[in-house]
Amino acid sequence: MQSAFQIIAEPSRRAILGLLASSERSVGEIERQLSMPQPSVSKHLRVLREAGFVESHVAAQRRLYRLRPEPLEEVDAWLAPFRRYWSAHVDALERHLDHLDRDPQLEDQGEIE
Amino acid sequence: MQSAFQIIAEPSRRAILGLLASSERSVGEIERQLSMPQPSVSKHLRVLREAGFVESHVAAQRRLYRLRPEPLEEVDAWLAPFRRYWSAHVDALERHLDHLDRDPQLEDQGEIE
DNA sequence: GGTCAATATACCGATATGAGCATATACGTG
DNA sequence: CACGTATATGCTCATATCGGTATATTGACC
Repeated sequence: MQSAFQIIAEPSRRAILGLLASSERSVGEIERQLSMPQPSVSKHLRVLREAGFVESHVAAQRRLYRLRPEPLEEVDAWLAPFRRYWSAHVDALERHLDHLDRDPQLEDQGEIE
Repeated sequence: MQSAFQIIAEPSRRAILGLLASSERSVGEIERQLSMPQPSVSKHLRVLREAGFVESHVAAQRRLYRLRPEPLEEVDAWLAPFRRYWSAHVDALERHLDHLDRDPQLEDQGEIE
């Protein structure tokens, strides 16, 4: 399966997810609101569904798509180690961590092989 | 220029960023710690540099790369509208917002063009 | 069952991108 | 200046992916 990061690399798919963030929508609604050809919408939705970003249920002739948070949560989790760079301006702390976190073993001990 | 999302779609680049999250590193250090061929490292670093994810400064024969937070911050910002899906389990609130946020104008008033 | 609306899929061509390898450049040192 | 280390770049091939178009499927309704 595709990585969540690869899925959201596509601008159209991010746009679709943006729409679904506020509420579930049918394919036709997405098509109109994004001015995107219907086959494109369906294809992107398929990718999103197979990657777990959305799920659908039938409502008469329509198919309503709704967001599933897990993959995006994964992306959010990946960002965690980077947040200290912008979450607060604790510059002194940053420099401190910069020293601690560096693994001294790996500090240029030449190619052993 | 590439979108930040496209840049981090690449697993190797995410790995490099992961290393740089804790401290700046030389090309050779990245090469060894990720067991990745040196040209690959250099090429990925070039992409990361041109997209603003990293910056480098020379130190003798080495070139030290360090993280620049802006592009990742942008990704973090994009995630904001989705956080209500997992940040707290306020299910009732979610359903409430689900109603409010939906734009009633766009509620299937046919193709006007 | 015929027809229309809504959605999905198949096919094709163009393009981008990553891996692998060879080679070039830069710099420090004797 | 020769040499070795560190890093960057050029080239080629294989593959993935996106857009566009046509067509198939599904379900509702008369």
